[in-house]
Amino acid sequence: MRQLSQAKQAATLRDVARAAGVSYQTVWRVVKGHPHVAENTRRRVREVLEQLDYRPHRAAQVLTTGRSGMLQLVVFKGMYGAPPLSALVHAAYVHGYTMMVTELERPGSIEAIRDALRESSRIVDGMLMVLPYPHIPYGVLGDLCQGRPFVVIGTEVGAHIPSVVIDQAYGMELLCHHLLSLGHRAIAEISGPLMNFDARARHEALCEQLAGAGLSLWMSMEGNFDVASGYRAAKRLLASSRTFTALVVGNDAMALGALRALHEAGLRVPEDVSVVGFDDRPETAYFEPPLTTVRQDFDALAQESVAYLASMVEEARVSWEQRVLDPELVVRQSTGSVIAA
Amino acid sequence: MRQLSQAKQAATLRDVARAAGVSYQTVWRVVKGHPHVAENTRRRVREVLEQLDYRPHRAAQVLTTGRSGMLQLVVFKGMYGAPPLSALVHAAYVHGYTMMVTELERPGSIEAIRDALRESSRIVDGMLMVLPYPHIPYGVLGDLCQGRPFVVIGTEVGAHIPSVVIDQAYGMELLCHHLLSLGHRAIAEISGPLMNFDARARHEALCEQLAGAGLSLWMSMEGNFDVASGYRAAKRLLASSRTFTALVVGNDAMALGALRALHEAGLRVPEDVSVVGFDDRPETAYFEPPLTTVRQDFDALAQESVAYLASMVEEARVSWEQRVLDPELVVRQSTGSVIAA
DNA sequence: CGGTATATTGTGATGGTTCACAATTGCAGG
DNA sequence: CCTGCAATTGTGAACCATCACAATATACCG
Repeated sequence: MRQLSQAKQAATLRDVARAAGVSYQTVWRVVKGHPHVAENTRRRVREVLEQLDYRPHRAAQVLTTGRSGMLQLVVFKGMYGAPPLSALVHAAYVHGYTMMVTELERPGSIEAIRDALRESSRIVDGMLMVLPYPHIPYGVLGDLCQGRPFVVIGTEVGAHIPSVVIDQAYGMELLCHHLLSLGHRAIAEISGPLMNFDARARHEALCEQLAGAGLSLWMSMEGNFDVASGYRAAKRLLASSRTFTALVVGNDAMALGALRALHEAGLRVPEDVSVVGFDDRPETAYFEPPLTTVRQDFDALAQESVAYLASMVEEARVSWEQRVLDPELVVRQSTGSVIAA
Repeated sequence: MRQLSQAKQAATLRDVARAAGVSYQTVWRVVKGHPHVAENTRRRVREVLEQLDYRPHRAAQVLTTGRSGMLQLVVFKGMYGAPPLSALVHAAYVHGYTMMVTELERPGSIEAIRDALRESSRIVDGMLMVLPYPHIPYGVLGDLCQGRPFVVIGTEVGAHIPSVVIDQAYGMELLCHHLLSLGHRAIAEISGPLMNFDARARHEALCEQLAGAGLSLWMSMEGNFDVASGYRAAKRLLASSRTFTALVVGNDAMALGALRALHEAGLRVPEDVSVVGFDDRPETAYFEPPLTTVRQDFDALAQESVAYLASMVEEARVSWEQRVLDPELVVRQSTGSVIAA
């Protein structure tokens, strides 16, 4: 078995300086492309630089400049309804940052967050937090971040903290118009966990829209955003009532579970029941039947969040605001008009 | 609009020392819990520590100790068939490390990887690479990592580098036994991209197993692991032949697409065609019909990879080996016996 | 050729933690 | 009262890049 080869001690500015017969300052100027270096000195230093494969030690740079080029992403394990990690990581990459990801255990006490931020607060330029539950008073967030720039994703609409959210209520409005225009009057719901801001916003918007049409929810079940819970909720729903014509599900994953339960109960979609979801992940178009849903552009959300955070890092005085993105209705084959009873 | 509050200068060892009227060394000993500190000195220092909310500056620690408690994860954008980022990030968390994630553009030239590793090579304790394509000669990998510990995920079975893989051939063997025992003889395939080690291993194992039973592939299409490609491949497959009784699909996502295509063609699963996938993501059990598939335990893969890397970081002399995990057959309702023709 | 301006190069100190070693204190024994 | 020993506390230097400033060298002017 081969062993790890010795880590060859990486070259420092002084090593390069010694080898090139100049001072470390001169080398530094060459590295940074500063003026006031004679052309042939510059050439010689460049050669040595290349030869010794010099690259600056990030830790030392952080120590002197206070900048690391790293952003910290704080998320909770098993969190649905948020942009996928990869979208956020990639957005950071596009903006020239590296993402440090801290994934905490589910419930997410203040202490857990505090520790996560303390650990690294001085080595990251800013933090991105996915906080879809109301467990952190906004007041303490700033303190936790020690005055470093931060942006929150997936929080309450209207929160007065730097944040980027998707307008859930608007998405639900689109969905309701669609269903109502198809003639649906008996509308049931499987919501996401109502502790979750997005889930609650969708639920409340649904109630409000129905009220606006002189209707109210036929029945509502609470799920937890994952497939299995959608399946179970639909089972329970069917056990108590089969008279609804449309089912609004809190996200696509639960909708898949619900479709399965409806199928097992011998109900056809959309002939017997129309089903709609929320999110529009890539698979959604291939469900049985392809699902009518609301697209949340998670890439755009990730881009916008990182762009906002980056601007705070780089420009220092950026105002605290909430940026809102609009979702979009995607009509597929899981919804149809109500057949006259 | 509120502005970012001033970043209050964080306290250093010397600040604490000054406030407590002792030397920084004494404070350091208290912080590190070392002996040789008088009990009441210790108490006083502890108080000041608390009061000034001291916490060590990671960058300075890295500079002196050469350890950062960070691991770097290098992945490529839009890569399927690898453990989800969150599993890897969480595994790192469990082992006491923070994960820095670098997500490179798709094809992944050596230069891109080199740059990613150079950037941060001295600030991370080790690196985890997801390299499912044969674009990097193993010889240069060690060089790229500058002698730092690294572990590769999703590479070739049998590669002589520190790596953790799932035994794809074994998984396919289980699947084939299952299909053959159900009486299938006309078996078609939609493979993953054959550039990908896992996809190729599955494909080759399938051919081999069939050959062992005196059969050969009815037909094979190459997909790219995502839903849409599974749908397209199944369409093409159906256009040229409808006489196969089983369809082996390279992963669950493509299987979903294939199920949809089969359904649109009026074929019933499993009555007309049995379909199997690979991966067993949570949704798979709710497909229409629930999919027979091979479970790859990505959490275990992530755990094992990080554990291996952590042991290299902490013990320095760990042998280079490949650790292999076994997948598991999960039989659901998408497979059935061949009805006598 | 002295003198100033400019280009080029070098020195010293800083950031915060860590470690080896030196200095101080307290107390018992001689 | 002083030596010896341990317990306690302090100093200096190292890690490496950065920046302000000082020190040369070269060019140009009168």
